Amino acid sequence: MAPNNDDPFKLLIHKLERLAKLDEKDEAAIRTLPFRIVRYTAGQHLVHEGDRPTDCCLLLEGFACRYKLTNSGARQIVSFHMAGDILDLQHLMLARADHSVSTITDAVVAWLPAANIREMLTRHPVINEALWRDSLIDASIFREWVLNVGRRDAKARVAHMLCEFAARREAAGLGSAERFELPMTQEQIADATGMTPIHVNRMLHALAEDGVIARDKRSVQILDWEGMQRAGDFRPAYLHAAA
Amino acid sequence: MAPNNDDPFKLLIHKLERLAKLDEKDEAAIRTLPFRIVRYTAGQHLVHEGDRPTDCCLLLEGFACRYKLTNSGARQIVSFHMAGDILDLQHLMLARADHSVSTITDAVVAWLPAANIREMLTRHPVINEALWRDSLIDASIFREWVLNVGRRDAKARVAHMLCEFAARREAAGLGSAERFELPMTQEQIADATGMTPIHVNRMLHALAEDGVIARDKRSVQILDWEGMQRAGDFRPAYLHAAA
DNA sequence: CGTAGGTTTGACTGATCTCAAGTTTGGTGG
DNA sequence: CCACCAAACTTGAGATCAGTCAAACCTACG
Repeated sequence: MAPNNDDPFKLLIHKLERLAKLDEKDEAAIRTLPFRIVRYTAGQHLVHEGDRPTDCCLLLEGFACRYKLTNSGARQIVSFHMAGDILDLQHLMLARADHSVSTITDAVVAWLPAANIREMLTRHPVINEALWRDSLIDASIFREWVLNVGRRDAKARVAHMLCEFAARREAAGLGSAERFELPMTQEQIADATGMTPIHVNRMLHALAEDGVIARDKRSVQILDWEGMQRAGDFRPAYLHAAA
Repeated sequence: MAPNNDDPFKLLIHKLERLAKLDEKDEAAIRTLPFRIVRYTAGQHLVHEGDRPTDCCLLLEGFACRYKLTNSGARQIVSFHMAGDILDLQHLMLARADHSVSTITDAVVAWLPAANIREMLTRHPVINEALWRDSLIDASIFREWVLNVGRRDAKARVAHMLCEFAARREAAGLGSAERFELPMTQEQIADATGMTPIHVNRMLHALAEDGVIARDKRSVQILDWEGMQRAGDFRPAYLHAAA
């Protein structure tokens, strides 16, 4: 696969353009940010809870997640991320990481110094607006996850997670929502939905039996998008995708 | 109780000063924002999911919550709020409300036109920073709630919710964390923790039997703050209270 | 006082977890 | 190219935490 090294900001700018009206100067400001490209294998940590990060990481390729641990060691994934996402925008403004970030597949990341981004924000109000909006959408997704984990039953939780993944993937321009390869293991789906991997497995089988999805290894085909949305109680408004 | 009408911005400025170094001009800019004071009784709605709000609401007195509903009508409270909190800062930047806001006690609210706030942000970078930081802390709390609801057992969930309420209340200067009056019903605690009110009731009794709290009607006394934090797996770093 | 909303208690049910084996898959080294 | 290994997935059976249903019991307020 071709690394995005030649244009690391392509997907990010694509996303921010949907969030605010960037002009050429704004775009140029983003493109002149200093950065450092690092490649990671699956399962490596980019940020540890408690760190004081000085850089923000922009995911160029692959998939990542953010998670927290209980004192007893149980893990809760709080978000999944894909190419074009900034994984820890909060470190622009918050000193200490309140959660960890790790890759879930092999990945390529561009590290951007937070100080440079902050300085850019003061001179480019439209970028300020776009990034703020991006972080507010992040927060909206967290709220939906509280609802998902708090009030939906197991089958709906898994279905909702799949719907969100498909919808975001498509919105980010990474491929169709009809059929895709899941980057995460069933254990990671379990950690994201507050379940055990065993029950995730059963619910995936149940969704297939219901005829809304077909699976082959990690690849998922959504056979009935209407039915799948119903199964997952998925209404995409919270993604704020429509401007 | 004396309404905060005489200085509606007092608690907000107090909070923002801990988030960024406001100077006198910044403070003056906040104080000259136009506003409209409205009084509400318990259980009234300030924002409905799907609305396109043009104003942001600043809570001056009383308590409020934000919540979402599943299609089947189950409610999940995603946050509790107290005097000094802006309840829907996201409407500065996001057109449609992705959740509802309602009072849980009698309350006084100042409505601030979002356009005026946005205009203020462009001229006062420090306020921009403070409000952004506030919304990032909001997001951090949502992440902790995903963890709470997803990976803690019933007793810990209730204990965590109480710890957070006590800690935020104290940090906001609204009184001691040792003893306080709960503004919310057990049904609302249930909706916040993803439980049934019946089980919330049992867990409150269990915490009292464990000797970490004492209750009398809605008033709660924390007898053993260490033990209570242990019971709730509560580590306050996610509140980002220390600058 | 009567009423409605909130809280408490008990008995039963059930969704999801736990424990325990297998089976499949994908990567690695010979 | 094949054999092996670890990780991921799958399946079954039994246990349990939390939900459901039902009924009192407070208590604040009109």
